[in-house]
Formats: sequence, structure tokens, C-alpha cells
Amino acid sequence: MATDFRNKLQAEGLKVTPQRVAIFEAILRLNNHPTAEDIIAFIKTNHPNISVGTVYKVLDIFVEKKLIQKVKTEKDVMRYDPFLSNHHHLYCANTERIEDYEDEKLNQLIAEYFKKNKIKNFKIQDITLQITGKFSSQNKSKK
Amino acid sequence: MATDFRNKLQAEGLKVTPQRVAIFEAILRLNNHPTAEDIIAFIKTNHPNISVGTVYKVLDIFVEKKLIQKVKTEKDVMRYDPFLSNHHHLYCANTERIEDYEDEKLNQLIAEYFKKNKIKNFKIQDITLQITGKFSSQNKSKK
DNA sequence: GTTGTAAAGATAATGATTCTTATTTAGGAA
DNA sequence: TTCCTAAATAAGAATCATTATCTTTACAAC
Ligand SMILES: [Mn+2]
Ligand SMILES: [Mn+2]
Ligand SMILES: [Zn+2]
Ligand SMILES: [Zn+2]
Repeated sequence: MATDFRNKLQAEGLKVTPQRVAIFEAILRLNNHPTAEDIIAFIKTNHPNISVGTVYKVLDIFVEKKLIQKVKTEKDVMRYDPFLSNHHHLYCANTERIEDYEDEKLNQLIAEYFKKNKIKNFKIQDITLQITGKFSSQNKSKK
Repeated sequence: MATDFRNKLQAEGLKVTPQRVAIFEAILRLNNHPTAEDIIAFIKTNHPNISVGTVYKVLDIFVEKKLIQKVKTEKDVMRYDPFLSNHHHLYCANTERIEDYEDEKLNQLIAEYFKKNKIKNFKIQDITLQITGKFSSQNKSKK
């Protein structure tokens, strides 16, 4: 996992720097699909003089190299996801909480559906569900 | 349709102003899920001195009153959708094009699936698919 | 040691959006 | 119709997430 990350960076010809490690670890720990600001705040304790620009730069690189993903929201702040597999998101209707939702059976159901029902003039690469609603067990990793 | 819009505004106790009408019509005409900037550019021809702040304000009101929806993207610009029914979106992997995708059969399939497979601690309100891929018939209403 | 290059830090700039304030207007009341 | 006033708009400043620029550092190859 941590070594996996190092390997992936090196395979892309990118250096394994303390900043990059710290940013990646922060995203893993902050498991509510953190914003850049969340990440900076988290890192600041052990790594007080990290530069804001560096964080944004590194996040872009991670996204480009597919070490993380961006998560779409209706807000004017980007959020990041270290979880790369085909999965879906539960959006809280009231708060900024976003939880992962994995469901292989559902993925297959949808894949089969689209195998039979092609979309004209469109080649599907990826399907993600945004499931909006309310969490009943309050909090957990709120924002 | 146009009167429907007026009624809905009045039902909410909101005044029907030329700006609001122009903004709503612009969103209908600009059928690629326009940004505020797209809307402003479109309106400027007939309505040269509309204020940017007004457009953002009005868009917020429309969203709040459910006359339009926001469309989630990975970009730092908001996009708006006049289409309110349960529908999905086809995101072009290369361009900013976003098309509506309506599929009642799919909606039912998914609804049935979740009727049988509840998500623990979560009450679903709405499900939207983001379908990413490539359009084969190039353009139509590009960005 | 010198050179070259990727990466990080500091900080200015950008661009979408929001806020503030003065002015105008829609539309109900008189 | 005319008046009145809360609601809405215009103009422009401010905010804030993100980008860009420029300098400095890390570190490897020569
Ligand atoms: Mn921006
Ligand atoms: Mn912004
Ligand atoms: Zn996720
Ligand atoms: Zn739509």
C-alpha cells in the first residue's frame, strides 16, 4: 500500500518526496474525500511549512497519474478520493459528508443493462452513481 | 412552459422580472448545461446591461426553488440544468460536453435493485448516473 | 565542485463567485 | 391610476479556491 504508492510514482519517473508522501497519507487518513484545504490543515502539524501551491500541484499530478481521483460536487471546492476502483458515492443531502459505496452486484447489473441497451453515438468508459440522501447514523467522518 | 415558469415564481412569492425571464430562457436555449458565463454572454445581446451578480443571484434562487438544478463536474465552474426529471448525464471524456440521458427502464431497474438491497444507515432520495465516455457523432452543442 | 533538472516554497495573479451599497422596479394597496 | 415599499437589480469591491511565476533547494550525473 505505502510501497505501492512509491512504486507507482517511480514507475512514472516521479520522485518520492516527503511532501508527496505526506499528501498521499493525508488523503488516506482524512477519509471524507478531503479538500485541498483539509489536506493542508492535516499535514501542517507534522510538516508546518508545506506550501499551498505544492499541495495543489501534487494533487493534480496524482490525479493525472491516476493515484487518486477527483470527486464531483455542487460546491466550488474540489475533493479528492484515494479509492480508485469502480465505486459510487453517497452524498448527504444536508452536510458535506460523502461516503464510498461499493457494490459489485450493482456494477454488474448496470453493465449488463448497457450491454443490451447501447447508448447511440456514445461509447461508455465509466459509470458512477451519485446517490443523494440522508445518513441515519449521524456523523462518523463529518466535514 | 413559459407561463409555467411565471406561475412557479409567483407561487413562491417571487417577482417576475425581465432578468429572471431572460436567464431562464437562456438556460433552455443553451442546451449544453451552460455556465453562468455562457448565460451572461447569451443574454447580453438582447439585454446588454444585465449585471453579473444578478445572474448568479437568480441562478441560486432558481436552484433553491427547484426551477433548475446544478450539474456536478470536476471543474471550477458551476453548470445548470433546466431539466428536472430523474435523468442522467453523459460526460464527454475529452470535452466539456454534457448530454442528458433519460431512461425510465434503467431508473426502474435501479429502483428495484435498491428496494431489495437497502444501504444500511442511508435513506436514498435521488440517484443520478454520471456516464463518462466518448461521443461518436462529433459535436452538436459543444462548449 | 559544477551543472542540470525536478520539485518545493513564497507570493502574486486569476477567475469564478459572493458581498455591499445605492438605485430602480414590480406589483399590491389605496 | 397613482403611490408605496419590499424586493430586485446594477455596479463594483471583495473573497477565496486555484494557478502561475519566480526563486531556492535537493540531488544526481559529470
Ligand atoms: Mn476559480
Ligand atoms: Mn472559486
Ligand atoms: Zn470515493
Ligand atoms: Zn441534464
